Amino acid sequence: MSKHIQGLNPAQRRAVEATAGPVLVLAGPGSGKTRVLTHRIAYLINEAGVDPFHILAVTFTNKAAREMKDRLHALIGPDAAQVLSAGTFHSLCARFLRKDIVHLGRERDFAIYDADDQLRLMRRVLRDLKLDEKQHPPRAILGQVSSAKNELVSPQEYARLNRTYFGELVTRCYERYQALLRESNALDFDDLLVEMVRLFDAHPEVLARYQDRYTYLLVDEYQDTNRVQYLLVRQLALRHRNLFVVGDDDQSIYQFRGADVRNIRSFEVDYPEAQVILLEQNYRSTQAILDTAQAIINAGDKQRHLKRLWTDNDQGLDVALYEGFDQEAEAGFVVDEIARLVATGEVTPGGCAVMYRTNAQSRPVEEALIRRGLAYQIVGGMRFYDRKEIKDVIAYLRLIINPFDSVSFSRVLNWPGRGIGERTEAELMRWAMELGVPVFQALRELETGTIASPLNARSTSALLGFLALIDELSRDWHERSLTELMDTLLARVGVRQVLEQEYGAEAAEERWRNIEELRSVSTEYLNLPTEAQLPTFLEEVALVADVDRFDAEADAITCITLHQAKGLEFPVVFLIGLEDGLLPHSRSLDTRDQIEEERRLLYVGITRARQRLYLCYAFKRMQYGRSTFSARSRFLTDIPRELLKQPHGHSGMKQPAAQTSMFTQRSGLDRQSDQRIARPGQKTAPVVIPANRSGGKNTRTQRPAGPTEVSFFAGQHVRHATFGEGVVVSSRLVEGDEEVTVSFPDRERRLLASFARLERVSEA
DNA sequence: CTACTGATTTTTTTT
DNA sequence: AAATCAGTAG
Repeated sequence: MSKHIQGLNPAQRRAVEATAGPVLVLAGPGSGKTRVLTHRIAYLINEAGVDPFHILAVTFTNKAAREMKDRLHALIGPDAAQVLSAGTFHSLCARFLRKDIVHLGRERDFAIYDADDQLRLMRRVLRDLKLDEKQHPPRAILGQVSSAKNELVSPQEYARLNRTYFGELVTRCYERYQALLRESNALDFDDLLVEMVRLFDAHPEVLARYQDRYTYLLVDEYQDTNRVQYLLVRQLALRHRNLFVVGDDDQSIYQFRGADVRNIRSFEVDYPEAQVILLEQNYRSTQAILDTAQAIINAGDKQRHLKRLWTDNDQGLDVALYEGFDQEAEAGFVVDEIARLVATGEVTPGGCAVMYRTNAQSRPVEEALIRRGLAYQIVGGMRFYDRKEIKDVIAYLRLIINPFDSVSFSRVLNWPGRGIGERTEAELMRWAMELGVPVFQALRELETGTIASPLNARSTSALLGFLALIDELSRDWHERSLTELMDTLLARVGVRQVLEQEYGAEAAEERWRNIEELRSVSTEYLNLPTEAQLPTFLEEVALVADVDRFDAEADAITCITLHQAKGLEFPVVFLIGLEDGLLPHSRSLDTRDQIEEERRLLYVGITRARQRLYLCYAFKRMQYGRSTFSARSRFLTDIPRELLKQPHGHSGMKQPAAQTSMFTQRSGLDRQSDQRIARPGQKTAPVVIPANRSGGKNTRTQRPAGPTEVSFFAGQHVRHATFGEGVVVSSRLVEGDEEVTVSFPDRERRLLASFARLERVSEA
């Protein structure tokens, strides 16, 4: 038996060895689809005699592409793996366009605008069109423009389809936005795909070249493709029809950004001769986990491709359900539990993952992990390349190869401060508009001095200073190495000093370390020809996702959003924040489709777990600095109670709500009153006032779990910023905090000491 | 033009 | 709680 099919089940083998032509693989979670994809490639090369040069594999993340190539080293040899093309839609298109965008009459060294750049550009659009940002949020308009582009709808078509006031407005913004992108010689994320499709449409000879190069096309996570990606796949595959797509409509979680699950559901219509292969055996999870997952997904939408998942694995442990008093208790539970499992040797930290709906939820977990001294990595939140100082330096680098990049231009025009304020910049832009040239061109005119400018001498000299700097940095960049360019830039701009001046010596230190890390990344490009180093570097900076930086080898606990967790697996998984309003998220309750997507998100989370799964939620949660109370996620109701068990050795709540039966649905209001009523007898204990409870600034990492003794006692006079002066009636400890009951002039109130900033007036 | 301060708003998820 | 914004003093 050849090594590509070793250890594969019959269905997997059929997929791997499928004959040429369209193939749809409907693969449940944990069914080994990544393996199938990889082995299919190996099979094509080793058995079907396909030259790796002719294979194109599209993955969902760059990391997945890298891993696939690594695995292929063993199967087809490093040289063949090197030749193979693999990457995300975006990175592949960027690479193709770099080569062929000239056919659209555009220059090759285009900039790639990420979400932040897009927003800045849209803000400028609104300013240019004299629209009020407050009244017309740039984000909303950008969202419209982005979905229009993903549907391949031009501004003209958009106008036709949206004959409303808002539609009219968006159309004007859309047009101006595209004009500015063009003027900046930039493509935004959506454009990378749109322009590719347009190029193939307008130039069949170019398309034919790609079709003949890539005779075998493989696409992973096909359920998450949007309209443009669908068209792109069709364009490329239509000639040879060797299209192999893998996906699972139950794991479709990106409809919010335009993914169209119909792409996978109608594959057999698009390609009638397609072979369809179902992968239904799950190799990843215990029976208990799989049952839980099935319960969730089966309770949802019935429109899906039906799969009957099964596993040979053991029943395993019951899925644990945990209710915490608040997010700190929840995080504490998670961390205690991990520590316990690690201590018993059942799992290493690297085998544990904490998953949540929103990035903000990582905070309490991170704090608890720090307190415990456990190694962890947080995937997501702020991207490394999104840090301000990094983006600023990158903006200079972008200007070196493309001075027309107006977003980068505005970004560093006055960074570091060189006396070019808002007014001067606006004046320069107005003048550029008047002349009908890009802003950078206007600056050039200012230098030449042939056209009278409206700028005063002071501004003019500041602007020319900036121009001279850019010219100096860009000189001979083709011949200079990336590291050299960066060093000159850092020295010439005086980045380190600028940071010190901006943030103070201490905070500047950390930011400077980030810059140093950026510099060290740049050394990875030195083996390329000098003229390719900077463009390649910038392209990767724009396109690497967070999950691309996730290190599966590090023996550290992984904290990750449910979205980013797709495609990963861990022996032990904690899903936290399973509350209505968080999952399903309050912003996704408008339509049934949205709620169903939230359900699938939970399904994805559950199916990441191999051995142990914990479902956690909190009774009380801090949001926007206020306490909110919410009911546990409605999806939990769909899990038969016999599948769930409360974790051993942890009485979930020390608070009254612990008395709440695990399976009785209660409203948030009920719970609130619970807390009011069930108060233990009021104690007036003598106190030792702890070191410093209020107003301490270092509350993030050093602080112990909470006060261990009360610091207020009956009879004490205190002052509250809003309620005025009052007398303490009683004080007691509640989970991680101190609850003080104070009699104010109007009435008695109960306050949390960590919050209320009570000032002691006298010690009674 | 810059720097500070008080007010307002914010969190959904991301290639 | 944190970040961004608007307004004002220097």
